[in-house]
Amino acid sequence: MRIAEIAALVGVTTRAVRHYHHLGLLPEPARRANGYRDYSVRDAVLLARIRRLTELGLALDEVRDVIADDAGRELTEVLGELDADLARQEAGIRARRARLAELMEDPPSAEGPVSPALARLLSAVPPIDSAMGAKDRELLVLFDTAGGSEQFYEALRPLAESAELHGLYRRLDELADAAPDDPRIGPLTDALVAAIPDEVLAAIPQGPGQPVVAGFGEALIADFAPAQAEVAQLVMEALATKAPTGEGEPS
Amino acid sequence: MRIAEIAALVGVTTRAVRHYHHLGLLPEPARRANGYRDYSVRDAVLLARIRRLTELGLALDEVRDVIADDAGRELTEVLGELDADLARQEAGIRARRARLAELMEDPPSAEGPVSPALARLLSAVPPIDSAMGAKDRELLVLFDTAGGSEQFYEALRPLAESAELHGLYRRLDELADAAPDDPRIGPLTDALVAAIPDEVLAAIPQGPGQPVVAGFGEALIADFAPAQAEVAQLVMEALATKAPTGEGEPS
DNA sequence: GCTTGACCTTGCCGCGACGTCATGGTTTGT
DNA sequence: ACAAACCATGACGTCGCGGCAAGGTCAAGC
Repeated sequence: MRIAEIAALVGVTTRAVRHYHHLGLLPEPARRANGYRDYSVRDAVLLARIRRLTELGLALDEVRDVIADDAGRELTEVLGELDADLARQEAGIRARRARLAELMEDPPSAEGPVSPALARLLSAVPPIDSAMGAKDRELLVLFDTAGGSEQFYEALRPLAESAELHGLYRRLDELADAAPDDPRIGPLTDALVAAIPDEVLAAIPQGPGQPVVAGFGEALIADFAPAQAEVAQLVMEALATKAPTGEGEPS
Repeated sequence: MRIAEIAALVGVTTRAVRHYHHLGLLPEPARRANGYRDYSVRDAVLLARIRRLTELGLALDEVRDVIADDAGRELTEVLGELDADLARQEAGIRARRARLAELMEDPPSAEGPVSPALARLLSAVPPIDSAMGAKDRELLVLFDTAGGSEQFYEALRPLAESAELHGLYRRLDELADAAPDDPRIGPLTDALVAAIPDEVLAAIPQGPGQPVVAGFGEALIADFAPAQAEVAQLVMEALATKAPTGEGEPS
């Protein structure tokens, strides 16, 4: 047989056959006068063995091991590992499909897929008509990607729905072009600190050894306009003294 | 933030971040005076989006498509395809796990894993004490790899168990060193043809357009000693006239 | 001031199981 | 005689980074 014939007989491509030759899995057969490989039935049997093993999902070097020491012991051993590996893959796929199903239920937000817990919070509170509010949503999504916390979202919900906070956000918006010593900064800081109840502070996650990520605070400040950065700084300091565990929160 | 910081914040490696830059998924941020990349919170939000999408199993160019046209339509579409793809993978894995379970039940033969139907036949008929018998088993395994046929195995079973056939195989063995005009060829051919019942002929699969694979017959003949090849040739011719659909069979 | 160690930069090879040219010789059929 | 269909070798592409090389930079401790 020529290479296309044995390949068709066993059900693989000619490229695969040559690949097996290259790896030494299948011995090179005798050549005809013109240089063509000339396969025997024995070669077909060997090739078929390789195909059955690869179809089970064995890697080619595992196939090599199995056909090398022809005891059946190695085979069952490899098959055991393989089954465990497939079980893990199956579990992974099922988990992702479950997440997909959750996402497809209600249309994903423009931010892309987030955890269902955060999705509930975001859909319960329609986009606040505020630049700071939009930034806040982004930060929540970021926080969600880095782990998230369902309890925190629950604690945040009444706060997010309060008309008072919406008003404070609009006052923050007005500071977009203000100087860092604007007289509105002091009162607004006090109002913000007062508006955040203790339950929210208590629900902030953050283990003791994990005070956000290094550099994040600076980047957060740099993201604000000067006067807004000032407010954020003051609010965080005030909250830190109010609750000793606190270090900052996504808003 | 520097690259290690944003990577830690979002939960990816610095290598991945640079990779996304290279692919254009994430815009290159401004550089500090020393050449270090300087990331903002906005970059973290973008990076987090990428991470969420890749964790769902999206390929990176699909991620690029999704974040490019920011309408949510493309996303749900890609998610649909992805779910279908995952469903296929899951089915494939389950099928392979099922085959693995079958194989692990009774220890696999030395030939490696074969279909359960053939495994039943082979284990019901312990290895025939004959060189031709061993070759026959190889051919059956080969046939099994190329599709197999449960009905054929069933039809073959009584034949494989018959003491008469075992005797004939030993007579074939004796022709290993005989000349192609040995006087034992004629009677042995007749006996073989007579020993194969019509049910076996009827069970030979092979659709009309698929007369084995080109070149296989020649390779099969070449695999035998001269006198044995002669017998095989004659038997196949006789069977072809006996049943018009027949063209050859694994023995 | 010097070293140490932990960062940062660009760039290229490796992985796994082949698919896909590219380039050229051989055989077969009309 | 020429096209179609084989065969050969060899090299690059896939996908999502990991790992390494060969440096430059920076903060801290001696």
